[in-house]
Amino acid sequence: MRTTDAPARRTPGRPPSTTHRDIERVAVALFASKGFDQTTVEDIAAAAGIGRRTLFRYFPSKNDIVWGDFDGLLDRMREHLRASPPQEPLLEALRRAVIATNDYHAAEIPEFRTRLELITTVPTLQSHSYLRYADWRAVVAEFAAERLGQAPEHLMPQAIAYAALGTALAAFRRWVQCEGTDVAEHLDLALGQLAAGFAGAGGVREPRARRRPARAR
Amino acid sequence: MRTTDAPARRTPGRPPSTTHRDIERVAVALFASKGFDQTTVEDIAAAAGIGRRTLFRYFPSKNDIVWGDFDGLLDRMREHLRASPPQEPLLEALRRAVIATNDYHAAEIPEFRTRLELITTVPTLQSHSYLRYADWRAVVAEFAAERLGQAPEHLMPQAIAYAALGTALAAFRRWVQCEGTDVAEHLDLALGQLAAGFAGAGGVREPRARRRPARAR
DNA sequence: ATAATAATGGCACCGAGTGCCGAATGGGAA
DNA sequence: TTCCCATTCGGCACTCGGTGCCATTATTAT
Repeated sequence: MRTTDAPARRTPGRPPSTTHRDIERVAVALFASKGFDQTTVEDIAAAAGIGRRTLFRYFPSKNDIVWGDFDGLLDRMREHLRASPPQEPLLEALRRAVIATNDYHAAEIPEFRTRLELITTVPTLQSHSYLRYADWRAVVAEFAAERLGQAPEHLMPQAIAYAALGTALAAFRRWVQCEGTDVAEHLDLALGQLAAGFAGAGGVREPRARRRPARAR
Repeated sequence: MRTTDAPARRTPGRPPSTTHRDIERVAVALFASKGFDQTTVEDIAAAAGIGRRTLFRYFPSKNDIVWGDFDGLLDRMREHLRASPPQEPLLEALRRAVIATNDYHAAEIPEFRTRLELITTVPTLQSHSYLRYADWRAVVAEFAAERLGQAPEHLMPQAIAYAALGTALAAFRRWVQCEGTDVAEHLDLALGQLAAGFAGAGGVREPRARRRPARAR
């Protein structure tokens, strides 16, 4: 999808009447208040002041609206992986990269949490996530393949990519459930254990809340 | 869904005019020949000699038709895990259980392969698989939780379940791509490396074909 | 003005999935 | 045999996500 939206335009033709970001905000607000399945595409379009047809020119599906600039995140992760020191163990590099690419400012966290909560909670979005995360896996498999000297489609790079994704998902999912905790801590523990073959999993404690659960309205 | 279909019936009321198994066979045949997306539910119903509406009484969705008796597989896996010796390392028990529950007779393999090829290839089915595999993860998380003395929803049991699922999926997926190879071998290598934190992944070779690729028409 | 360009959005259509309800089909009881 | 009852069947109409088509609209360039 898009990776950018804002850059100044000086092109001929009718200018766009909205932005991805606009639609996103309107839609996520509706999802959060009415529920994902109870919100029709028409609802979103109406709330955004555009036509139903137009919405589908901005997003390929209702599901995709929730993902924000995921492609940008992938770019960042690719960059982090590329920049990792060659002597650093594979899974260690991976752990650091994942944590780094998901290091949001405090102000951005509530929105990130809302998105993630939708993705990990609503069945439709859960299943759709498999497709979106395929790109994530591809980034990891590419990196692992490079490190292992194998092709990205081979068993080990794929296994590493799938396992890393799974582990990260578990961390994200658990983080969403536990208000006031840090994503980084969850990711760190889970990916750390992955690198250890989960040998010390029995001794790992649940991360505890540090911040007061925001807006407990 | 069902786990059984065949047992003798002696109930009042109109008898069923078909079975899950019947519909499955007809549908998978159509999927294999025309492609999943090119096959409408109406096509399947017509080919099975039943009404569209009736088909949806046998399967909750078009996607689910391909999964066969997955619940039965989960039961078997649960049983294998329960039967594993307590002193056996967690991931080792998991590895053995997964391999054991996917040990098909030679005659069943082509059908299993077809199903798995559909599931891992068709986007709609790929994403739907996420939902079906949630039950698989639940079985593993339950087992891991028991072993670790933690709750199943806690981070480590979840991470193990997600990671194991991912690893198994990578193995299945790769197996489907490589004709003539053994599923067991793929699963063994991948899950073995998971237990080792992928420390020796660089030395793992791709499994090689043993059997002649069946029916190379 | 006029032409070229690009976004908009209405319309018709498809396919998956659902609620509703009358019709069909068997066994068991009168 | 006949009637009753339980249960399945399947048509109909409807909702919703998604797509192809195309006329309309709002800009910039000439």
